[in-house]
Amino acid sequence: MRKLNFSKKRDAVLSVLRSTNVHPTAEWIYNRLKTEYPDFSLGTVYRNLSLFKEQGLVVTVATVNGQERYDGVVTAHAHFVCNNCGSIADINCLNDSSGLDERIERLYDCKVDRHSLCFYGVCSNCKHESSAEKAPLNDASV
Amino acid sequence: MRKLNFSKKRDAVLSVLRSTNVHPTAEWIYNRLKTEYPDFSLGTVYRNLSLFKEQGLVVTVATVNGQERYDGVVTAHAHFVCNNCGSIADINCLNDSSGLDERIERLYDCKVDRHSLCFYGVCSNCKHESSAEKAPLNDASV
DNA sequence: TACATAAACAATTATGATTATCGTTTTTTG
DNA sequence: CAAAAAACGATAATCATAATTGTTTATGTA
Repeated sequence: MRKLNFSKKRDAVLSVLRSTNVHPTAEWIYNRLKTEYPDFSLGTVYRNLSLFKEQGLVVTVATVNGQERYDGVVTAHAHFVCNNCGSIADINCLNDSSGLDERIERLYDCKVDRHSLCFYGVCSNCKHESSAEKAPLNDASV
Repeated sequence: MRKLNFSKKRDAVLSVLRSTNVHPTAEWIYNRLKTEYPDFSLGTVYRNLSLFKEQGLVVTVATVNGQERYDGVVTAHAHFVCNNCGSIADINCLNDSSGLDERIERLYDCKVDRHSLCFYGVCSNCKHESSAEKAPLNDASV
């Protein structure tokens, strides 16, 4: 596996991703950085996210409304995706999945690198909004 | 929720999906059907899959190499995605996820519609191939 | 520090899956 | 069967992501 060189912008992509828990899209990261670095390219975000993923520094959580969502926290944990506003929350309370990968490996004679556990539904916020206010997915909700 | 009318081709899409366990792409279904119905449109496959999904007759499993993969079996079960050949297998041996959705609902004050559990790794077939033979993803492996 | 090499960059273009449009055909309903 | 509604094929549009290109920036060595 290739070793990545240092670059200010590359670091910035990883920093932004690590500084948030919204599990953003590539575009969201781009928008955050183009204010700081006026010459920033969306391609740079995609390129580096995909390199980071290759290196195991970043993980993809789910595709929501056709856009990939990224997470800078690579320790195993589950996620909750709100079908209404598109927000993604971490689920850290499930520690009973230990040994699951090994069990699958034994039963199916395969090699398991990881698993993804994702719950889909309506988040607490949206649940308590009046249904008339249910906002369509937008940038704000990432 | 809208009730769907009958149409021969609509039925064919669902039948093809239900008759296989490869968790195909829309294109795969299209290729199967255009031999039987020479005038078949890929748009019809997409249109109906998305209607079926809306009706709960079909479920999307994962996006592999940029293509959505569909399943006609809607009872809760997990999947294994091979990162090498792109094949998807059913994992039916995990019955310990019962009550999981309710647990999340209580802990996070949300509404859980479903959850998706997906293992990623190298399938038994690919594991036993010599590494030189590791085929890139192609149509055949869908 | 200066040079050579490799990697990273912005900008642009290309790709390719999915969705929308629209005029025609099929299905439903009465 | 006729009118209305829905589904269709063909095609064009969208839009997220990937690849390309020429330039700039890091890195390693002398």
